[in-house]
Amino acid sequence: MSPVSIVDIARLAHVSPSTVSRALQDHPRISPERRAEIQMLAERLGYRPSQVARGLVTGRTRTFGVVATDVTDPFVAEVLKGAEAAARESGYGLLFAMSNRSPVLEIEAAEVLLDHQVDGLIVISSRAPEQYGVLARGVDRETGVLAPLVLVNNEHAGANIFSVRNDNEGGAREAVTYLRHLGHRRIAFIAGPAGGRSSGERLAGYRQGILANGLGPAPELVLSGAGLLEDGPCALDALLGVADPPTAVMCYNDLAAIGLLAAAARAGVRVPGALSVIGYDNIPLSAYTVPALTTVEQPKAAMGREAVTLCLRVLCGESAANIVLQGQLIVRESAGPPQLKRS
Amino acid sequence: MSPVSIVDIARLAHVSPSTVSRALQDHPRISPERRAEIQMLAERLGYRPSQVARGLVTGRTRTFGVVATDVTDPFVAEVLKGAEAAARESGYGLLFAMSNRSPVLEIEAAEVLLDHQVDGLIVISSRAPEQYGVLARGVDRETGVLAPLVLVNNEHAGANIFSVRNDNEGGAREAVTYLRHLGHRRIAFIAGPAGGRSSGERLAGYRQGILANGLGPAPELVLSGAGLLEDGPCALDALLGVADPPTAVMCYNDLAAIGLLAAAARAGVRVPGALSVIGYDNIPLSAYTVPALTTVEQPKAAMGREAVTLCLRVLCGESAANIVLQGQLIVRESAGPPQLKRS
DNA sequence: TTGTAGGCGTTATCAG
DNA sequence: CTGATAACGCCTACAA
Repeated sequence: MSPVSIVDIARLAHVSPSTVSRALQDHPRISPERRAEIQMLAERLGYRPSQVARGLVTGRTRTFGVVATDVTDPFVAEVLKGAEAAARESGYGLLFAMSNRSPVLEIEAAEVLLDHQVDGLIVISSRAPEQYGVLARGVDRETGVLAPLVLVNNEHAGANIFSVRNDNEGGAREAVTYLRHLGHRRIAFIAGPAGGRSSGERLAGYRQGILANGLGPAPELVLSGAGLLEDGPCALDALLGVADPPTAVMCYNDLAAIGLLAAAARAGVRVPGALSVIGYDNIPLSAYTVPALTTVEQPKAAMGREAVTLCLRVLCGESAANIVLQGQLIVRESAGPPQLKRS
Repeated sequence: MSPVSIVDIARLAHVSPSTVSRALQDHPRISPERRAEIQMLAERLGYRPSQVARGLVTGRTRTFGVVATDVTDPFVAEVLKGAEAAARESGYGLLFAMSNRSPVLEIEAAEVLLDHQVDGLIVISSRAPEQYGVLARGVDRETGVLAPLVLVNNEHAGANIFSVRNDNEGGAREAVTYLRHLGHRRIAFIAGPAGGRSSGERLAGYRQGILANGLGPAPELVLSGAGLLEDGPCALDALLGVADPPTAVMCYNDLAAIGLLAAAARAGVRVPGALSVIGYDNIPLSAYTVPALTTVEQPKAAMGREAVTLCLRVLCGESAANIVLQGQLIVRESAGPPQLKRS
């Protein structure tokens, strides 16, 4: 009934616990017959090694911590999915915590995960990257290697701190350029959460795109937002209130874009006829809106995978470097040529 | 540099490690001054107890395992969010794994989590509930209490197995009744994943609703699906292909309904004019579709919270019982009276 | 009130 | 190749 341990097996096999331990981990110095015998016995008894006990002695828990702003955000969910898959393929588990977009909760969550001695920490869309420098913990006794920290969608210089990012500036620039080629001259931008780094980068990309395409900067066309569905209605009001209103909007992410689509439909603003809309992320839902959303793809699952791969590399003592993945414009239906105003 | 342990503190405070241990956990039998002194010292040194070491001796890791089909499903994400919040409030962490809807992977994932000695296991939308009977592991040495298993959105009889469910039959019945009152007589149903229990229950509720409202069963109106966005286009084709086509459809979940909405828009089928659509779950996005989706609310976050609360109760030796939460019809725009056919 | 000793399940370092 | 033995960091009788 009670879980079978290595000593139970040892007793039954008439060997010492250490022999069992070796047999189970395919240690070289053990006779093949013994090994086979013990492995078979272990299987028969349904033996499962205690990760906790193992973790105590080895200093590795075969576990990565993941802290994210909110799983409910499809972008986050996709990254998490990729990370989970990669982790499991390598025999790792994922200890998960949420910050609800609060920097304080984020750090708290990270501390808790570190208390559980995760072998690495992955933070998706960190709101407090600067704080991690001090927080470096979890030294491996033997190698002296810290638990690596991987920032997804953010960046911070520091020992043992890595990042997996998307080329936000490039993506945003490409979107603006696309709109310009479609014929738009008044292009608005709905910004993302104030604290986030990707917000700043996408805004920068938008601005670069505006300038590069020979358009004058128009501060009144940059609206604040939070990267949520709820941004939509509010943003639409603001957009329509501007003198010489925009004919196109690029949104911080798909969620805001979808919110905007809904608000536009409600207000009788035709998309893309009267207003072109572009999102960012290419979440699965963006292909199922009406009209289907034109957006900038971000390789979400790949970012999750890369994050755990980075952790793994660091733990193996291999070289590791920050990763920047490219986005790609996905043309669908929500952006089109600006329509001539009927006088 | 290396993490400070209880003996480091003991040395500095000129006391024994056990005294430190007691001071840190507010043990009654210790002098207040010592306790204060030690706690202060611990704080100053930045001491953090090793959950791993503690777990090894106490048999409790302050961790619950969660295995879900796919975080990318908004329903799952919401449940997970509720669970995470409740867990953290109680000082627990969540070890997370995904099954990708595969029964085999689900059980594997559960085993892995159990290897990490989670104090309880929460399975969201299990596809293999029968398998858990055998799998009962993780006996607490002192109390002899097994790690409880909580099935969210499923059910299975067994010692230490509990469930948190939604009244799927009731919810589906209510939706059908609503459609009937709107005037519909030909009401279709797009089913969910074949293996899932909620699929069966919602289908049953649909059938009950059909009968209770004086409509004859029409097997040709029950379509298969998987609870995904991709169900939409396919289902629409099937729907339109039926002789005497339905004027309303109830979908297994919001995802399928949203897919259907998109397909309908593409095909020029007006909703709700030509076809009324009702979903299930009330995911955040359902309020932002065009038209906004009428759906059956499921208290997702509450289900997650209840799941960890159940685990906690069992661990405390308190009484625990299965939980059934009620749904509620959320009337929005995607369902309306059937429109008269223009000859 | 405090210290001592034993142990949780494994791995790792020694001798044999 | 195998078997004692000592950790890993913490908790908890039991003894003082």
